[in-house]
Amino acid sequence: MIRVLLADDEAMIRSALAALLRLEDDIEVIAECEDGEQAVAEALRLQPDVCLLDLEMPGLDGVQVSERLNRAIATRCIVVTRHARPGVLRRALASGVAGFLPKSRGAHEVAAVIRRVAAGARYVDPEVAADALSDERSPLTDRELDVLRAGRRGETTGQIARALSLAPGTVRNHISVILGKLSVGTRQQAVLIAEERGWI
Amino acid sequence: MIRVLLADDEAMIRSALAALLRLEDDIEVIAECEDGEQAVAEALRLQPDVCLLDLEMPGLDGVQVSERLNRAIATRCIVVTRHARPGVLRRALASGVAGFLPKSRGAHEVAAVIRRVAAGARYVDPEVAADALSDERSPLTDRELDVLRAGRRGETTGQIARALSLAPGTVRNHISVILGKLSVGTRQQAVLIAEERGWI
DNA sequence: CGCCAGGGGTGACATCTGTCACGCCCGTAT
DNA sequence: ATACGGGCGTGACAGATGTCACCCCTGGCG
Repeated sequence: MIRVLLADDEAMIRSALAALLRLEDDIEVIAECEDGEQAVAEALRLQPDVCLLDLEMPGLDGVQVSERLNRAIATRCIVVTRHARPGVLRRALASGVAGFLPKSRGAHEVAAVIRRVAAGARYVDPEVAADALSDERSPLTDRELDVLRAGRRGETTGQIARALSLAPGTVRNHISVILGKLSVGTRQQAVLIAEERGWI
Repeated sequence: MIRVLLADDEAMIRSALAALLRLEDDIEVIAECEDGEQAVAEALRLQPDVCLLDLEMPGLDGVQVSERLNRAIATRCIVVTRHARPGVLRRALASGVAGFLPKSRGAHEVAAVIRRVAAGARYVDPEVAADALSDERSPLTDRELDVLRAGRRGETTGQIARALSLAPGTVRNHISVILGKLSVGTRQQAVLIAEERGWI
C-alpha cells in the first residue's frame, strides 16, 4: 500500500485527485493539505511514502516543501504545476524532487507516476524534459534575479534597495543591465519575461 | 440523464472531473474541451443540457462562451473559476450564466450544482455572493480602466497613449487619478490591485 | 602574479513619471 | 439654462528612473 500525502491550494482539484486515487487499490491518501506549511507539518507527522505537491501554493511552494522534507524524512516528492517551464524544472530537480508532472497531463497518469516514484524511480515529464534540454538558461546573474524578484510587484527603486540592503544607485545599475540583457524598456516587462521563462 | 459538456484548459482537472462525474449515474459527460472555441463548437453540435466552463481559458473565456451559447441554443452554463471575485461574478451573471462556482469548493459539490442547474435553478456560491453584496465596485471610470488595461504589461506612457489614441499627458493624468483612488504609488501596483479585484 | 567577471558603490545627466492647476467640450440631471 | 461630472488636453515642475563612466573589492584562473 502506497501512503500518499496530497497538497494543493485549490480544493476542487485536490479533492478530485484524492477521490480518484482512492479508487486505486494500492494507493492510500492519508492527508490532504491546502498550503505548504500544513504539508510539511503533516508529512513530518505521518511519514508518507509519496508527497504529491502543487507548485503554486501560498506560503511555501511545492519545491520549498520538498526541500524541507528531504532534509528531514525519507519521503519522495512529486511536484505538479500548471506552468511547466524549464527553469522551474531545474529548480525542482536541484532541490531533490523525485517526480515532475505538468497539469497539462491527464489525471489518470498521476497514479502511474506515484507508483513509479514509490518504486524508487525518478519521473520527469518527457515533454518538459525535452524543453529543458534545449536549454534557455537565464542570462541574468543571481544578484540581478534578486533585484528582479524584489521588484516584481511594482516596488520603487528605494523599496527594492531597502529590501536588499543596497544603495539605490546599485539597484538602478542592476536594473539597467537587466533591461539591456532582455532588451526591454521597463522593469515590469523584464519581470513579465522572467516570470514567463521561470527564472523567478 | 443530464448531458454535460466540460471545458477547462488544464487537462489534469478536466479529466479528473470527467472521471468523477462519470461515476454519477444520472450524469453523462458528452464532451471534454480544452479551450473556448472548441467548447462553443462542440456545444452547438451536441446541444448539451449543461456546460461546465472554466473561466480562465485561452481564446474565449468561460463567460464569453456562455454569452455565445445563450444566444444560440438552450443550454445552461456553469462557470468555474479559481479567482472568484465579485467583479467576475457580476460579469458572469450579466452574461446569463446559470451557475457560478469557485475552485475552492470541493469536487463533490460539482455534481450537486449540475443537478440543480439542470433542474432550472440558478446557483451562485454563497460565499462569493456575500462578497458581491458587500459591493466593492470599482471606483475607477471606464476610461481609467482602459488606461490600466492598456498598461498592464509595463507599457510606457507613450505606448499606452498610442494604443488609445490619446495624448501622453492625458494618460499621465488618468494614471495619476487612478493612483490616488487606489492609494498606491506606481502603475504596476495599481494593475495588480485591479487584477486581484477582477476589475480588468 | 596579473587578469577579469561579478558584486557593490558614486556622481552626473537625460528622460520618464506623477502631480497640479488650468481650460475645453460634451451629455445629462436639475 | 445651468451646473456638474467625465473625457481630453496643455504646461510646468519635482522626483523617480534609466544610462553611463568610473571607482573599489573579491575570488577564481591561466
